[in-house]
Amino acid sequence: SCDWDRLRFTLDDGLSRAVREVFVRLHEDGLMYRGERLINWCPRCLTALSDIEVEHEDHNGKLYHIVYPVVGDEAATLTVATTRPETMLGDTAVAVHPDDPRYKHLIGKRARLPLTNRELPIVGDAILVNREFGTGAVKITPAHDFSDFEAGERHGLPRLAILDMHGKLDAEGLRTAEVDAAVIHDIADLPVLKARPKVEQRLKETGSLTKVENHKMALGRCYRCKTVVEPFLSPQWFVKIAPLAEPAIRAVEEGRIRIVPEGWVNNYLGWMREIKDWCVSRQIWWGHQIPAWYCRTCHGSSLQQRADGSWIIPSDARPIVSRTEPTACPHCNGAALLRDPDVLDTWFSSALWPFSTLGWPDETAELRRFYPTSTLVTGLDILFFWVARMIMMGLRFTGDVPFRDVYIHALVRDAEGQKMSKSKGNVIDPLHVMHQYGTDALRFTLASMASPGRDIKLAEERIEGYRNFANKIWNAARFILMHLEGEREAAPPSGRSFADRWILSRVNHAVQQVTTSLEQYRFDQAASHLYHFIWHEYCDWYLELIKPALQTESDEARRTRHSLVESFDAILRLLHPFMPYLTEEIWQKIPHQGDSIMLQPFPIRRSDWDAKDAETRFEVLSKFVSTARLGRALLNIPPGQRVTLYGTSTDAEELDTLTHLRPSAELLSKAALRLQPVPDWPTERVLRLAEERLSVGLAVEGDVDLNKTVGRLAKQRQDLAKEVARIEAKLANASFTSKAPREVVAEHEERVRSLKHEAAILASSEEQLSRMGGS
RNA sequence: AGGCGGAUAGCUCAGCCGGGAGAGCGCUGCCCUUACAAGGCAGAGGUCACAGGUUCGAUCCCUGUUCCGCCUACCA
Repeated sequence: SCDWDRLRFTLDDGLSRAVREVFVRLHEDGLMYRGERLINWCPRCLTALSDIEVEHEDHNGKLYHIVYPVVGDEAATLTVATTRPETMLGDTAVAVHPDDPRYKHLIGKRARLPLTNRELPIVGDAILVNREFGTGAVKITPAHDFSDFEAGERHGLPRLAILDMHGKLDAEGLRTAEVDAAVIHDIADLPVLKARPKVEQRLKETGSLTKVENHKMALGRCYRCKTVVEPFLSPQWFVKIAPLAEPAIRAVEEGRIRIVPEGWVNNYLGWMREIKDWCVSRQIWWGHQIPAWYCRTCHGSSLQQRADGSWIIPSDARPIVSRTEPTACPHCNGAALLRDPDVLDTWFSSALWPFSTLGWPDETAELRRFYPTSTLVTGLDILFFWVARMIMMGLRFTGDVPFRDVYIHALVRDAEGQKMSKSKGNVIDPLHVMHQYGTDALRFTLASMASPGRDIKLAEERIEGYRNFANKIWNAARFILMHLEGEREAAPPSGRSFADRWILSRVNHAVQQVTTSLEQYRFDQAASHLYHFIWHEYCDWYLELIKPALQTESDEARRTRHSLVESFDAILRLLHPFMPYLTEEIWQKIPHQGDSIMLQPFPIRRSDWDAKDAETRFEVLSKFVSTARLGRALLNIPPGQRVTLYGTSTDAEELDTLTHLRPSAELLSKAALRLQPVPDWPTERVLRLAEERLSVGLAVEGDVDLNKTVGRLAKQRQDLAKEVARIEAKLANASFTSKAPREVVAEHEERVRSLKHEAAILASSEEQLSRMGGS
């Protein structure tokens, strides 16, 4: 009851214009043709279906073995196996493998088709026939099976359609196929599943059915109505694809288009090399209507109208393809024209997207400026359906690739690794996740899990972890805002404190790492760099280091506040693509210029922020503090309790650093630090620890249970000894020292030295502590 | 069936142009130290699926096997 035509896109918008233009040009170039080909057909929706619109599902079917007598050789028979006995009525040949000793002498003879009055040629076909499967003989039904259709083309076989568009046995077709009248009477107008048992019965009666066995197979169903699809011979529009595919293959082979990750290149090339002509017509209501008309005068009664008012246009009808609606037939000048009722496959207009959106076919400024685009981001599932077609159409109609890079992102799967689908009901609702953990947390999670070539199993713990990260940043922002009340003073980096110079240098480093990762489409690496830098360098160390300065009203405090704003602003801009909401919210609150962080430039490395010396000194400081904290943990001293520390290093520069950074070292280890050579340390009640060239002593005060401490020291010493033994064994191996690169050998030797140093100090301190613990 | 990918800490995953095994979550111990307990500090935990091969040396390279996942084709 719908007006078939009125549901079409009829607006004269740019996209429709581009679609018509492309259609007409392809037709003019002989690449757009009408033909009668097998397509996946939904007998209920009465439309062609593309591959993506067919859902496959496992099905327990049956395999029927049917005997075909060989003509002129009463002793010989051929037994074929089929899952669809009803289609045997449309057979036009039987195939065997040309090298199969059982059958090859039969090639060229004829077989009699049961239940009909026909004889079939026996052909040899190495492509269709798998000698191992079934009986090694295959029936060929070109009108109802894809492989058979192609085999039919190879052998020039006729196509006998015995099913109509509704998937019912067609009386007219059956008569053409010379099926026995009684059989026709049985099955005419029955749907396939009802006709099958009747055919089975008839075959039994004639003794043609020798065996029925269970057989697992896959059934295709229409994605809309779940009806089993039927390979169906019908008039459709096709695009001749080889001349389009060839340049698209070259573009990727020659690197004019880069597919990231590279692993998918072979998939793309393999698919493109085997691509078949593209059926672009669809018998559905929505879509761009095909710009073709037919003259009713010329074609007369060959144009038939169905009961629902739609038209059937035979494949040999002569279309008038035109950019605008024609008023008269160019042959007979008749004015009675009928527009093709079909619409185009949705991927047809999608394929034009990169240039149709920019005003093509007009030579617009936008087209010149934005075509080709830099990167197309998409999922693997539409690499072929969309991306490949954009490449083909782009190359054909603009002469240039539509984009330089194609980034294939991961697919998010459920916790079991299954693809999410509405019909399976395993869809994770992003709105729900966003409500629970925050949009930025979800976004950051997806970025962090986007390792190339691997799908994402969405795990809630990960999202929760990044929710905590967002929270950490929020708290850092609170801290910063709390301490920005005083004045700020700009100073050249060289005039700033150690902590400021260090963090600016580390910001540079982070900028570099994140930028490099992004350029390589390594969103996971970029996210991980950001996470680690912000949490474990900026928050854990920098914000702690500057706390004393912020308490004062000094030049240092004013400069520190300035550095704080500078560094935090850079960090927010760096993080903004990953956590847009949080960063905007915070950025608006800190001192800033401009309306939105979205409009700020992405940070770039500033050479004046580089401070290699500060970074080196920081390494020493953090090594010292960590060792001191380990000592605290060993002695079970609460973090709040002040302790006395002794420190020194066998390295002069390290010692110098400790001397300069003593206040910071004392702050972070909550201690009074005495920098003295080891011999000057008290001989009693000191826990001695070592980290490479560094030695740290911790005064033991009060009553402490040292047994646990001694036990842990012993275990550490044993681990060290094992490691030393392993490396020394390697160094004792002559072929290692002679064949390994010199740096590697030197590195091993250095490691042994420093491990032995650590072990020696542990041993002495273990010995001391056991004496103390014993008292 | 063919193609591709995976198998690393209890879980989710990094690492792998060959030389000391990592993160997050979970777990253990100590801490509510005025940004943050959705936190801080420290720690335990792994014959890097299995079997061969190449190499001075293999989680990493090669071959094979097993298991898992995905894509394609569907087997008459």
